[in-house]
Amino acid sequence: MTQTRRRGADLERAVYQATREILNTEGLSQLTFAKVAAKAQTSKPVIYRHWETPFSLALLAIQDKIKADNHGQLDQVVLTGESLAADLLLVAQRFTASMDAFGKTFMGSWFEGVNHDDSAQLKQMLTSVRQIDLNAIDRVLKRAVARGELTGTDLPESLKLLPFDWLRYRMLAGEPVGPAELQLLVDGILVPAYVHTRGTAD
Amino acid sequence: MTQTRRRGADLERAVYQATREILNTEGLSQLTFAKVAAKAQTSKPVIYRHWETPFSLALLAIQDKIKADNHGQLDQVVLTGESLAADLLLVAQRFTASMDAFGKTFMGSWFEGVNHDDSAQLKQMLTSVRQIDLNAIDRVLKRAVARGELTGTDLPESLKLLPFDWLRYRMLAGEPVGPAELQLLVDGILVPAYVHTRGTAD
DNA sequence: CCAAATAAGAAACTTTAAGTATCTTAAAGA
DNA sequence: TCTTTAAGATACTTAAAGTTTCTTATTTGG
Repeated sequence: MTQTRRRGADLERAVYQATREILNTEGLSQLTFAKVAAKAQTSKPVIYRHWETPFSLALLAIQDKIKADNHGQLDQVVLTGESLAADLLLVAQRFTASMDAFGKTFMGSWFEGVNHDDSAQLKQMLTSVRQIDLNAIDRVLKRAVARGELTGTDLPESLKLLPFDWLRYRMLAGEPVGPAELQLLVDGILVPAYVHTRGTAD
Repeated sequence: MTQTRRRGADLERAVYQATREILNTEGLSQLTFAKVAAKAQTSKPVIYRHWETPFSLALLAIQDKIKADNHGQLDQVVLTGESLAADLLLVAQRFTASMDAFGKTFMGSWFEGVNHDDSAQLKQMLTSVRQIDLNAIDRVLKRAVARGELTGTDLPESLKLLPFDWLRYRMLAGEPVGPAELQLLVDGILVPAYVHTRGTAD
């Protein structure tokens, strides 16, 4: 039916576009060459000739997106804040608003391809893990209050969970978590943050 | 050959054990009922009769592990520190050392099932994303130094990347990231941490 | 202690999807 | 216009998921 054939860069763009749509809706686990071919209105052999695996196609599709979106890059945000805090907020807002292409697809597609029952079970599990983490931190905070280092234990939950979230992320990303990182976490991040919110006048 | 047949709880334990071994070595994407059956020395129909999907089997296998390891739970660590910092370090160390069952399997198995070529490409991509993040923060820090809020921009990389890591993790885990979280991040965590390391005497 | 019910384990089968080969023909370049 | 290159269609091969059937070990209850 199609008497016009796309090729080269034209075709490539369509394939990357189709790939990203599948990644965003169904996730990495559901990305197959057959689906990409169908969505891009081409055929399987074309995809197989050009790309090695669905995974590498996914990487290239995301890189393509990053290149295309160059204008909105995080490190080119116009900084207009009157203070460190204001500037940081701008960057953080921009980051969450546009969520860089990598994060969105790779992070967000983890739990895709999981049915409803499983999803509920997973949620419950995450909750119980979080409870354990909170208990652990609360015990530490109570001791600190008893010692007179803090004035209370009622910090935001997000702040209490920060160390665990951060450590999990680093392990996930394959970044080193050694004594130096733990030291930084405790002395450079947690203690200052806790003292800032609930510190004693001294 | 096997004239003895396991059943009930006995069999269940063997299946969960096998499931966890596969999760730890090959990752979630490689977890199939056939492999579990083989490793647990049973047969496919047995697995299909008891569990719905590989994913739900994985969840149950991990919960089973958590129950079994109850003694070593994070919120039962013996706290012996003489200060807030010392106690926090104990908890953080324990967390990284034993990495709770959930984190280990689900976080660590993300990038399993990825071949060598892809893995290299992925690493490179992560690096370039990190570079963008670092640039964005450095610009903010320079402005803060110019204003006199900080004495220098040479903070540990981990600290500079903290906001991005944390936000990515929360999005991944499906936890809310709204204005309140951003405010907490900036005012309650980042500014105190930066000022602690590179603040002016004021 | 024996008989009936239950569930494990083996093997073979069906179905589905991934991956490959072949061929025709549109598009690009000389 | 002729030659080369690569897209797109179709059909095929292979492999793994999921299912069925049957046999027999284990448990339970009379």
